[in-house]
Amino acid sequence: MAVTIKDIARVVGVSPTAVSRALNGHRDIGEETRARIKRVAQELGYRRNAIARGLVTNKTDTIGLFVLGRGSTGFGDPFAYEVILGVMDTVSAAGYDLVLYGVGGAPAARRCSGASYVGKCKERCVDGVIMMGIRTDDPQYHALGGLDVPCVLIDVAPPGDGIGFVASDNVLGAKQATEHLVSLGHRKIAMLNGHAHATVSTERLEGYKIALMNAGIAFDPALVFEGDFSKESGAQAADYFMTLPLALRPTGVVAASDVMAIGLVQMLKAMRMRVPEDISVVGFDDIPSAAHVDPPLTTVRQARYDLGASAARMVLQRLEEGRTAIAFPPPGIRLATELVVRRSTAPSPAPSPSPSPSPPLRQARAGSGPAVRIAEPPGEGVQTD
Amino acid sequence: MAVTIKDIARVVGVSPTAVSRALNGHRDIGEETRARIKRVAQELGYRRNAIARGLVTNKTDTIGLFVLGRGSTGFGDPFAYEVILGVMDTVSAAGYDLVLYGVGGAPAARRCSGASYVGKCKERCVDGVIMMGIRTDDPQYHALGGLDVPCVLIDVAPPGDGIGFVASDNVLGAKQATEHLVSLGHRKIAMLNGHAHATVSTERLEGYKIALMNAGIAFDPALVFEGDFSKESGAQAADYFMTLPLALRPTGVVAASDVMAIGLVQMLKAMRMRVPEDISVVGFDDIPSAAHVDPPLTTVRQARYDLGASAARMVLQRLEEGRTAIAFPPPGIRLATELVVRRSTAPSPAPSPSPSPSPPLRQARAGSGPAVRIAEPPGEGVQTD
DNA sequence: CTGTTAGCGCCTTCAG
DNA sequence: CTGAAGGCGCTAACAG
Repeated sequence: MAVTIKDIARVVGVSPTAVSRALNGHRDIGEETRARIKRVAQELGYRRNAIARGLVTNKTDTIGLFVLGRGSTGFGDPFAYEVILGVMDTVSAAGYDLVLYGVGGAPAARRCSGASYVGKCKERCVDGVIMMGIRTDDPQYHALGGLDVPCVLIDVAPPGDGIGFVASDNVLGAKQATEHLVSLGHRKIAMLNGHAHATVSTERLEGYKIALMNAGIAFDPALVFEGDFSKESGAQAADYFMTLPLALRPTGVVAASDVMAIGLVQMLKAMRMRVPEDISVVGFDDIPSAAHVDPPLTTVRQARYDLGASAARMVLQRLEEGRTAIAFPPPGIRLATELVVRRSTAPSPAPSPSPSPSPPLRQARAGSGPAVRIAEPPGEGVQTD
Repeated sequence: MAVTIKDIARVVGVSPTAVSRALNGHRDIGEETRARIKRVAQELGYRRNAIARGLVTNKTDTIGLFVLGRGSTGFGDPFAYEVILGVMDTVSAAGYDLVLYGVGGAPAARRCSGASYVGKCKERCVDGVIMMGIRTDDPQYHALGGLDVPCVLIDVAPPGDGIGFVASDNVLGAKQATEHLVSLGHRKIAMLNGHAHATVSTERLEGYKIALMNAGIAFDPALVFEGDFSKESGAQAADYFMTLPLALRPTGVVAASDVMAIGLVQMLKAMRMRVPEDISVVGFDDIPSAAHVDPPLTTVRQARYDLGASAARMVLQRLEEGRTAIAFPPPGIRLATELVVRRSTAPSPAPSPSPSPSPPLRQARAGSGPAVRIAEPPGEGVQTD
């Protein structure tokens, strides 16, 4: 079978212990012996057995990444991949391997994933865990505290103390989106939110409310439609909004995901509404397709890759701290969002009831702070690498 | 630390062996004892240690998936994710875990990945390997034969006998694309191919040639531009094609990837060419954005998810066979492609030199065989789950 | 049916 | 500087 340190020991004429020491860079071994050992190891094509090593060191150099709720929690296909890449690059740069756990796919897979998340982690002895897309009403959500390795959630508030999180600044993002519409003169601004069991939904609703309040617009629950991050729910929202009494009917919609926004726009167009002339729509995420739909979607960009990279760094850092036991790490990190103005938003068709004159046309920049980007050159949005 | 079978053994009052047997469903254990053991295991929150188990069984229930050459071999971001999902679902349905190895990302990650692919696999003791995106000029390509576990390549011809592969029927795909243009009356049809070190490039070129030959059109090497699957290379191709002498200049282009096709179209438009009126473009892959670009891209769809699922099934099957040693598995699988006709293709502007009358307009179906799909309802192309 | 013995490949004591 | 002993958690032979 595979070459072991014993084989090397035999060839070189030393003990396996010596080989182990030489190969692991311990200093208590003669330079010459080490050199010989290394050479032989090379010649024999030795590869250390990570399994055996893990058994004794109780460390597998492995990080587990759960990609949960595909297609239903905002982590649908267009979103997850870049997050995974961020995790993968960071983790592998630190010498760790990534074990990918997916749940929510094919029925067969789902059946098999009956084992609990923490159970899977413990069995595999991963050194750390990153979870994306877990719902707060997931029965296992609260079990996460039972994990005895570092754990970081992405875009979800942690259920307990020991657990970290990385998320976009969703309050800011929704605020940016809403303020953008306000700046365009919209007063009847609806929200197409995700389901209540995603933390991001709560946060984005809050940002929406804050922006409304700042603009002196009363919050109206009837203008909030709860979708489920799917395109279909976006279409349903169009039905809902457009059958509202005319006095209530929104002229602008803030959506909690691009996918829902796209569904909304498509249905709106099918209903012969013009976007953005009759109604403006802002998305969330800036998925690749956002730049290509008709009209190109104004949206709130999330730093997807960084979301993954930050989560990985946080897990790694906690791992390090576990060894050196320095200080308490920050419980969480918020990543800034960026409003990307494209062409799905325009000045409100109805003159705003305020005494101010007709809304200014080139005021797209009026939003909040610097994180605003106007349109993009042709060729934006398709990721080529 | 964690509960072990010893702990259970002590509590129940049996030997660790008995516990092992009970928990692994061996039949040589009393029903009653087994029940007690299982109950205690449950109560103690026992989770078997996959590491220790793997050490002795020499099986880790783990499949390694390499995602190579991100953004340069056709497996750029828009493509890889679904393949990964296919692998993940299949593998996890069979009770395996997936270790994801990425190479070609951040420089740091690349540095760390100095370890050879086979080396990584051997260290981790994965039971099987799937590789996507490896280039045939990768120095490690030929080393793959040294792997002592089942290995399946995706979209790449295997370097040796023991290695399997799964790929789209690229010859067919390119043939479909080319025939589509032929059926629209085009005679000067160019090919925007990927680099020569991807097997798919060779294959797609062949399909293109075959279709040309079938149509009685002479193959002209000057009409083949070798890109690298990037959008930039698509733009370069536009430059190249449009500076060709007028007599040569193509009225239709078959691209080996959607990303390149999009780059091509964008540059073409920047040069004031109209697509499809002045020039038709067919892509390859059918990435989500393909349906949303302007004009929506006619393209050859690949069954991305199935690519991954099939590869996983093949590895799993070989694993099974290794145990039962039945017959030789098929060395490879080809997945059918499907032409998706959207609006980036139209009848040739120049009347074809053949004696036949002006090209028929509604002959989109004329391609090859049944795998042709005309356009799509609004709402195609954004994957929501 | 159950327990004992042995060892997977490696690393960490502890002696020399 | 080096070797011998012991054990990580588990399972696969063998005995009983």
